[in-house]
Amino acid sequence: MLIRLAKLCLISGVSGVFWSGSLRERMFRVMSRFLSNATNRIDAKGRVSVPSAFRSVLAQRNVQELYCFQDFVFPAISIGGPDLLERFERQIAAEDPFSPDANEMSLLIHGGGVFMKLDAEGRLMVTDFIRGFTGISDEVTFVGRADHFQLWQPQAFVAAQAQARGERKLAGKRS
Amino acid sequence: MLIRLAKLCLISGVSGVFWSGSLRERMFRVMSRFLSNATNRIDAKGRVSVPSAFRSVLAQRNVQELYCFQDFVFPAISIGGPDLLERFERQIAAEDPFSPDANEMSLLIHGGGVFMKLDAEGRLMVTDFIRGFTGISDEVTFVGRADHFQLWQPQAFVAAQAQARGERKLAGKRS
DNA sequence: GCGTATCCCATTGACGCCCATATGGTCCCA
DNA sequence: TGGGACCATATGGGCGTCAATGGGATACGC
Repeated sequence: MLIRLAKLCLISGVSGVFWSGSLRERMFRVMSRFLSNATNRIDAKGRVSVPSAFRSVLAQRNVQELYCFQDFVFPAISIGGPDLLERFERQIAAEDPFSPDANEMSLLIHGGGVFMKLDAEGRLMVTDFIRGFTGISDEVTFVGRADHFQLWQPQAFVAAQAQARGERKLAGKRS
Repeated sequence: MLIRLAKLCLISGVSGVFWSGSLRERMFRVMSRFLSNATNRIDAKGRVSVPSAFRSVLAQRNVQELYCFQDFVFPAISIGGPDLLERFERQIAAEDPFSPDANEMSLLIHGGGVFMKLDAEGRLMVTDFIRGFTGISDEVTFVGRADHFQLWQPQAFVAAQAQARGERKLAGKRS
């Protein structure tokens, strides 16, 4: 728990000293990006609390509805505001409109994406849509990715992170 | 031929009309487009409930009659309001009326399209017209495609989605 | 008149909304 | 500096509402 909160403290990029002042002031100091990771449990009804730091970012961006889709690379669900979807749609529009790629892209981001919203306590439902693709069963790891965040099966995340770290290490030795 | 018609579909569909209009119009559309997917059962009478989220979009657009046609690319039935048909007709009108493209497109969207309407509970009849083309038997997957939605045989949808994701993955690694 | 489609009502199971509790951290003060 | 009050977050659960589904009854067409 200590470690988890220490991480969350880093999310906001603020040391203890700056945590004085009103909540509003604090929220505006926070960099508006999703950073770090935290693991929460799923309750009996299939809900999980989104980390407070992430909720703060969402609130600052006035995000009411969450756009969720299955990540193209990792076995994870990527979540952002409607702007994330719009970015994909611009990408479709920018592509050759005549290409079948645009059609397949639409199949993924429109047909494979869902809008979700948090309940009053900042929790979201972990649906079969999420479980099936990620392997999540009873715990969720929230991973910040700057402009969006992801839902991972905890072990899958540490594994992917370890692999990524290994590859960076190799890359560093090469250069 | 299929590819040419797919191009026409895309011209008049997602990448064309969708991003035109004022910012206000666009924001309105953003909140009320067809998104995500859901699988519902067909009852003993051959009816299936259209997902509530889709019905809300239809209601918001004041769509009473549904225009349905066999998709040009996928083994799915595409469904939208009368505006969808009108868009195709404008596309035909823009071409040489005697061109093979216009002729064949008319054959598909006029000859292959039907009007349907929902019952009081928001259900639609799954006719042989739908079953034959999609392979649907006892379950229907509704797939949002922004300005319209589609009816898929559940397994066919996951297969097509998986293939699209696979190609997308390759494309991502290339770039 | 028989099969089919439409209308109306009942059921139930899931989800949203609400409040309660616990756990751990921060802050204040002696 | 250590203890205790206070607070925020995470978590658990009750309950009402609504969507999805099933089934009976009626109108319509071949």
